Amino acid sequence: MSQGNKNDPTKKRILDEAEALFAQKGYHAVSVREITAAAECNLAAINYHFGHKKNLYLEVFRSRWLPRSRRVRAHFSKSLTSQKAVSPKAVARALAEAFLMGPLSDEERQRHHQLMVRELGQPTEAFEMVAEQVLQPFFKGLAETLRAFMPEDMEEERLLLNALSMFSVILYFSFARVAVTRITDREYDEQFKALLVEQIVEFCGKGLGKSY
Amino acid sequence: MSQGNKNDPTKKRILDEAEALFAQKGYHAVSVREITAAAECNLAAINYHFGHKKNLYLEVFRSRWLPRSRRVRAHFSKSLTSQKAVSPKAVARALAEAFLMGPLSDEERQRHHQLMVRELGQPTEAFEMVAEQVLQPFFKGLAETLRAFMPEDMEEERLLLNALSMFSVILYFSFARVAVTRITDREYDEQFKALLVEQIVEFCGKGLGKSY
DNA sequence: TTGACATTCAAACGTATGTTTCATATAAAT
DNA sequence: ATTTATATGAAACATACGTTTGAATGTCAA
Repeated sequence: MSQGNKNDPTKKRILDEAEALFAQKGYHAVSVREITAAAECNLAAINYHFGHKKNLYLEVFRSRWLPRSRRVRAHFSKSLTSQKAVSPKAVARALAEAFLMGPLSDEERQRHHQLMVRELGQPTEAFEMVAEQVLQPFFKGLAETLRAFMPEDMEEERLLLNALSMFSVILYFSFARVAVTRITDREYDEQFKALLVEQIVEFCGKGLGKSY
Repeated sequence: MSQGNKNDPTKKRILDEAEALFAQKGYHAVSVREITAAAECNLAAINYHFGHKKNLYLEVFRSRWLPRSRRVRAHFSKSLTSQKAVSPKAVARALAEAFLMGPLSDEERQRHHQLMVRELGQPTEAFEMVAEQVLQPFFKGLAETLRAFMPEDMEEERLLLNALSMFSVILYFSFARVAVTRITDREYDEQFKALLVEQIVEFCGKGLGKSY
């Protein structure tokens, strides 16, 4: 798995492999033996370094997922502020690029979104962390950004729903690869991802814009 | 769980409870003992009626998920054909209503979409069935419907991507209840669901429309 | 009443699970 | 050199798992 970095300290290797496996197969489908085998360490190492399995899962979110989330958000903010005129399409593009191409490797991105969707579907303790430290502030901020070009009297609630709508499209195209591949008959190569970004910019750009 | 219909035959009770549990917690997080306890039957009943656990999961899709999917699609088709002028918003509304209010009970809908997202995230044998019998024909059909009001020269690929985009918003608002609730601070009552439909119609309607 | 069939049941099977134990190794501090 | 703290190792623990077994029920035609 990953790169078998036998140089890395055990604790790091465990986190790496645990994250990959949890994302890929879900918490219950992964055994601690599977993780320690992938991390090439002793069975007891997990309980030594993390106490128990559940806490390892939480630690994956604490020390891996959250920081990565911040990186993505930073990327998004930066490409937004580097523009003068803030338009619907500009926001959609910045968002789509941050989440679909952005600062993460393809593998990282897949893991990241899979872990997220798992928590969305059946929240565990980790969800509390994610919601509080990432989702809430991110969508509040995004809603504020949208206010710039949306009708002045639009309530915050509607702004939030627009932010969520835009996000949902991006998340779907990243998460539901298998289905998208199956339906469009296209692989997720760079060319197709660029096309996806264009699609998202078009669709969400118009979706956020005025109706005529 | 559900309604404890001790009158129903064992096989049906098992399917009912298995579907609810698989949707709620995922395949690996549910034990056959948990299912038989919920279905109030003997442990061996699952292996007697379905052979083994994996096949029960598949049977849930075969005999429950697929038919329900057809019901939703029928509802959508019907409310589409009952209109004269096919507009972006009309399609978005028919779709949003079919998936968010439509012919399913709230409980059914939640199960339905959770099972679906699970298969999207990590396809099992069931995905083959779902893709072939539902996803492919549905999105092909939806793309054809869109053609009516989209630029004539638009390739099928782009039509499909638009169909997928629209669908992703709907799926998200149905699937990610916890997050939506958390972020908007609103419960999923009838009023809020109506608001969601309006949001989707607005957003996707414009997203599908011409850009000016 | 008999026999054949379908279904349910309690009990057990073998294996996999998360976790613990305790002995050993490594290396820095005294 | 001895102690101390940190980390790894092999083995075992108790429990939970999916599945199988074979006896006990019920059902209904012959």
